[in-house]
Amino acid sequence: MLHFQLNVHTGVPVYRQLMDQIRHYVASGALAAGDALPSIRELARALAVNPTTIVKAYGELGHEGVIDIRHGRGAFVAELQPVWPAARRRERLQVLASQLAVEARQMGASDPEALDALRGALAELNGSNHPTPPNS
Amino acid sequence: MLHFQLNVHTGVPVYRQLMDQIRHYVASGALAAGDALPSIRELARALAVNPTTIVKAYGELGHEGVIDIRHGRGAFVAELQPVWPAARRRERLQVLASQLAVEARQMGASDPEALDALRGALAELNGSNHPTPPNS
Amino acid sequence: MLHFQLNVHTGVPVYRQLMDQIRHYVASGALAAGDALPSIRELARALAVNPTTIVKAYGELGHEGVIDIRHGRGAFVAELQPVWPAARRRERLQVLASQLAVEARQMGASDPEALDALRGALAELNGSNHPTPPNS
Amino acid sequence: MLHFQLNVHTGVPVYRQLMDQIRHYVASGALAAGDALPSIRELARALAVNPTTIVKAYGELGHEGVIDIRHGRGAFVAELQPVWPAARRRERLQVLASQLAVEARQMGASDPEALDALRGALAELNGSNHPTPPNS
DNA sequence: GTGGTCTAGACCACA
DNA sequence: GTGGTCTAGACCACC
Repeated sequence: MLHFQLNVHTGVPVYRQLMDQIRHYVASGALAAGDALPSIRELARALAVNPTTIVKAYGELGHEGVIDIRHGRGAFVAELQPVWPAARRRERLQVLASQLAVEARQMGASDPEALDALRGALAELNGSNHPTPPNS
Repeated sequence: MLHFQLNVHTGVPVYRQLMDQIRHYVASGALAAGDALPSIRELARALAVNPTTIVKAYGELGHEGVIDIRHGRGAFVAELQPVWPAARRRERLQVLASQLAVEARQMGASDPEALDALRGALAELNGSNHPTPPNS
Repeated sequence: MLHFQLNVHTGVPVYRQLMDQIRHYVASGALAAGDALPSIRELARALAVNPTTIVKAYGELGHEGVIDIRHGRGAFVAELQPVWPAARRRERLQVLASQLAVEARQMGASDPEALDALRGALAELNGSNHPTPPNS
Repeated sequence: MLHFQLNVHTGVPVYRQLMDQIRHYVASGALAAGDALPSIRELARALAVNPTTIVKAYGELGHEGVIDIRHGRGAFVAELQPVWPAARRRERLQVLASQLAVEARQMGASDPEALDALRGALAELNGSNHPTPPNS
């Protein structure tokens, strides 16, 4: 079963942490298209948070197209993961990469150190269990 | 003169955008150790934001050790940029890299696309005006 | 034979989609007064949905006077389609038209674009006696 | 000042009714780009609903790009109203028009009656810059 | 059983 | 002052 790790002290909203971790599971293939997510009440009980918090996380992911919410049935990983247009993708990647680069510099990390961290993170998504096609 | 670009549509708090951009200037060497930052009132006027917003940004950066705030004198880029211990650095880099990797995947970006974005961001920091030795 | 097209991704309840499509068949004449509708069990099997969902759809349509449900016999298109008094009709049309108009505006559609869409939909009801599955 | 009309008995969620009416005001020009919306608390008090209900309505409209929410400042009509690509627009218009056409038929309304209703609704959006309370 | 909406009220973050 | 998040608990709609 899935495992979630919430930290209330980071300032990052709980529902956002949840979204990030579900996104991670989907990106890594640990959650494959069509897989059912835990029910709202079940997950709320397991994580000791209010059900409405889960509702918000699931709702946002539903809006994003990452998961598919079916009233009365449950929530499922979407069959077609959304693909952004190349232009918007590049734009967004630039922002994220710049943030990483600046913060790495600020910490005194070298360029290879930063690049290796990213290589590791990508490998971790590729490496594991389920058929995530190595997209180039 | 420094130039700041605030965007109110992103949802990112103004004080955070300010911090990011100052950090960027410091990381790229455009702001060198000892350089003075604009005064709070001056910057607030120029950016048409509430002075308390600048206060908050400067305060946080001071807390991080990126800048020195000298009461009655102004704010200056810190002489010694903080260097994190390798272990914490690696930990933090992993978090950032994982976020970038997951979001890249989610957008349908390939691994090289993500790595190139980071290379570009690092190069941009190296490239500019002031001599920051390209630490490999 | 009638053809129904259910889409679970729209957020529109299944029973509502069913009602809409049956209404469409009746309005277009593909289903004429007195025609029998598929049995609940048969339709539930064909569409792979829960029989109670069909029950709900048929029940609501029966309540509206669109179909007649005869216990032990089945469901049939009502002989006399209900005709609303002109005043209530106008009122209801205004609501629907306003919704269409506002949403059209919001999408950036021109007035002729909206009117043409409605003309097309009306023509489609007039034109065919045989089912092309409505996508609404 | 704006006027909102909520009806709890329709089955349409309150936050959706609010969204529809705000959309109506924006589409008609009664709310122009840059205009401030009522604050969440103020509107909640005026409509006697829970603030979180307003939060949800505003949040969704923010996601849609209809309004612009600025933390600590308030909510404002977006400067650039989103324009859908023509293909998606046509698709969506077809669905809405089909619903209107079918329901008009069902009520016993003639084609001109339906078209006139739409013309009226469009004219109402064009004509006035002053609020005529939306009936949706 | 499932998800969706709403309330009352607390506390935090932003400008 | 503004909006954002979370809780506890109720009730409804869907399948």
